[in-house]
Amino acid sequence: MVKALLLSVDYDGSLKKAFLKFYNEERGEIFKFYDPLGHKPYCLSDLDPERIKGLVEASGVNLPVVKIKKVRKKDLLRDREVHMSKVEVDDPLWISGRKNCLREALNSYGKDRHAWEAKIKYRNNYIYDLQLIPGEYYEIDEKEGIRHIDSKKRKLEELNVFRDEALLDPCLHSEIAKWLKLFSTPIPDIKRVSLDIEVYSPQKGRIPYAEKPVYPVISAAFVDNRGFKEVLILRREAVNEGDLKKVKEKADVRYFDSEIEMLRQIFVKIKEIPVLLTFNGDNFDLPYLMNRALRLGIRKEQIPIRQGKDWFKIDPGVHIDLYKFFHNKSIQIYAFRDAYKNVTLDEVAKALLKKGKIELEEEISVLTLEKLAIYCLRDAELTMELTTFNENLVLNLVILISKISKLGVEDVTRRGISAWIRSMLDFEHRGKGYLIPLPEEIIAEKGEATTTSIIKGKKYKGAIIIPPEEGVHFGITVLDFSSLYPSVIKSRNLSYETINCRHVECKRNKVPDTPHWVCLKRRGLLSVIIGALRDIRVKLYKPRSKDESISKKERERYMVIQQALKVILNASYGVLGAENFSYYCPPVAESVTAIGRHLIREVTRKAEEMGIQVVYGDTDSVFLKNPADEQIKELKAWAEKKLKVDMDIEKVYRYVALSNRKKNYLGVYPDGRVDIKGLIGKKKNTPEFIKQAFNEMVNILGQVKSQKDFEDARIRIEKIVKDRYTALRNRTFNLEDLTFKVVLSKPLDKYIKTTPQHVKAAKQLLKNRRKIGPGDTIEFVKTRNAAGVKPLELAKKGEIDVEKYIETLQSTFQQILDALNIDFEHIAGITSISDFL
DNA sequence: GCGGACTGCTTACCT
DNA sequence: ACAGGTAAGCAGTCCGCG
Repeated sequence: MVKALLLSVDYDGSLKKAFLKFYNEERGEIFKFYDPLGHKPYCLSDLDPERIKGLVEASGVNLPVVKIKKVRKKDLLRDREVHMSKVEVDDPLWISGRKNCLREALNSYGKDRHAWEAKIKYRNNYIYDLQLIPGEYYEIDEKEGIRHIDSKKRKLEELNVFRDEALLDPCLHSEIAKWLKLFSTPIPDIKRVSLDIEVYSPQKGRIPYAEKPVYPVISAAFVDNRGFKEVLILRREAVNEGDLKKVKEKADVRYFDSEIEMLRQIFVKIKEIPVLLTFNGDNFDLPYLMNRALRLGIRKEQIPIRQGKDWFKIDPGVHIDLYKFFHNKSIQIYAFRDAYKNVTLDEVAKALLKKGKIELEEEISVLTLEKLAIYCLRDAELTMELTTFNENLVLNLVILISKISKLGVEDVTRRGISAWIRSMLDFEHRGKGYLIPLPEEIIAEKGEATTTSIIKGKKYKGAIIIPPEEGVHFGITVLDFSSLYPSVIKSRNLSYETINCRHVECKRNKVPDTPHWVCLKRRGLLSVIIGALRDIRVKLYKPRSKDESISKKERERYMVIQQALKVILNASYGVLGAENFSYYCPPVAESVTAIGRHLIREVTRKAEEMGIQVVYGDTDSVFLKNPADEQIKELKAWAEKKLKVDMDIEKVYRYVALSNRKKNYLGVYPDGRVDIKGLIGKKKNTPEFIKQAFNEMVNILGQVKSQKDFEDARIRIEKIVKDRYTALRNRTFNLEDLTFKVVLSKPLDKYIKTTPQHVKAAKQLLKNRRKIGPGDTIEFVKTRNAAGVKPLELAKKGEIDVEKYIETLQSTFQQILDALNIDFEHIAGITSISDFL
């Protein structure tokens, strides 16, 4: 009997069996456990067995149907029991994807769909049927099979911690208890190894191509999370060794004269790795190693790397490509607060580890072996540290998201938030015996959106903004609805089956601002799940992550769980409005925003009725001017009672400067820190020259304590503007400081309708330089030539179009000057722009 | 042929 | 392949103008 952590499930095509990958903590190893139950791939159909057999025969191929069984399911959309045929086949590919597959055969009958649950990957189907939870511990016995370890003692402790929480919604108790059990099991410091390779390239700036591995692998570095580091280096005639002692101080070093031998040693290593970490290993390191080895005549069986459909796999371990994970928008924004903009190892590492790649002055191919080794090692070190920093934050997030989504760790790290949430819901449906609805059924039953968006091309109306009251406002308290949209989904019972339900008596339960209504008879599935997760985050883990009375270690644990929940919850509304989401339900999505609009309007109305001025608000927040503590208390209590949602003080400002622009303000905290939202001076693409001036202004504004301090501040700000203005006029600036940095969002030839300035600059670069593509940041300055721009590296100081920069300076400052009631053009000594024309 | 008013495109931001 | 709303700057178009 072994105790081990489930990391993922996969399918073995040659054995035609599902298998589980377990991590044995004591041995630091992965082992595989093959399905002992004879579980088969299947899908469901509303047709009877005889008809199905007929359709299969008619499909003309030898579809290996194993068995057809009758099963009962609950159809939530129609609120009734249904009898379905469960059609088992021999191989997952025959369910869906292949030509003449079972799904096609079933759907060929008549006009309606007849195949259900046919688009679920077999590895996930297996997880759902057995209700397995990746990230949890299991007892594995070769004879008795696997058993989820319900470590009752620990779990009871966790539940006891929360026992007295009267705050939790009693309707959700059992759902909450279920999730708490998952979150309470500890996550081990899984042994893992990072890998990075370097490949020779004869041309400058040319990146080797994994599909055509014509050049040798010249080094590889392995770093594990137990302190072991190793570099493998290929000796080459034309290259100096350098001082290799310096490398030996940092890692074990192994030299090879034969590349084949080096590759073999790399493979020996990979075979022992439980969890392999790479940065872009799916697109480069692993395919290159595999293809290069094949090209050099190493036999396929000796290479522990396989190209899967969704990723490059290793055997028997698990491969996590961190590039994919950090690329995930939800992770980028909600877990790491947009700390990195471009997903490169250098930028992500600098943002999260405060340490980047080694800067090279020469090409990789001409580095001394010493420098090459150190460079390669650093990449592997960074890759490892991205999972170890902050008490294994990233690894813990991955495991927690696995537990929530029920996807294996390879899927979690490679798929987006909608796949996570879909999987979570599929698992719940399967576990409760509910039929997983087809997307077209949901639309047919519930309809499309009915509201009109403000932005052209969007599907429905979104949030509203309380127009800002222009000026400076002292004593601002920002009150917000905590987790507004998840709260709405919870408190209004929203779910795909409860919106516009079939019961006549529910039609009175209207959603404001829409023609929709919500079921009063049944509790919505999404509402329960999202509601439970919301309560767990808002009521339990978030407050505890800040509770000074418990140990730092415990706080960290609460923090990572609440962060994982935040990622899921923040997207839970969005996916319902995303066409490609398998539970896409526009009426639910637009009901969420409609109720949100209703709530912010109501709370604004109530505040004003109480005599509190609301100077601004956006989606889920209201900026209250000089509210008394008692008033805040009263407003919160009112919201809870009347609106059935929680409100909290999000922040308090000494003062806020508002222009008439929405999503655009500056707030100063009591301690002098400054909060800047949406202002040009904060944007990444703004030239340093402007940003520096803006930051000087921000520093001054941070020191303002009262209305009368503004007089002095005004004078100092005017001086900043004047100085910058003069510098521009006199051309006393660094060219680099005038650079606009704009990211290309698509290939250059895809800009068809217009040619924006950064594209113009990029095209100039193209003429005498290498490839430029999506994701590249284009650096350009505004010049007086016909194009109006030049790439930084081709421009000269004399070509700068000073007027353009004065305009940028003006708009940057005007955003704040508006609030202070100063006009840029009236700042003494500056003549109006138009006078120059 | 030119310029102002307008719309649309693009990027970066906010919730 | 989560959503909609906003600011800003520029590109491109239309229309009026003897």
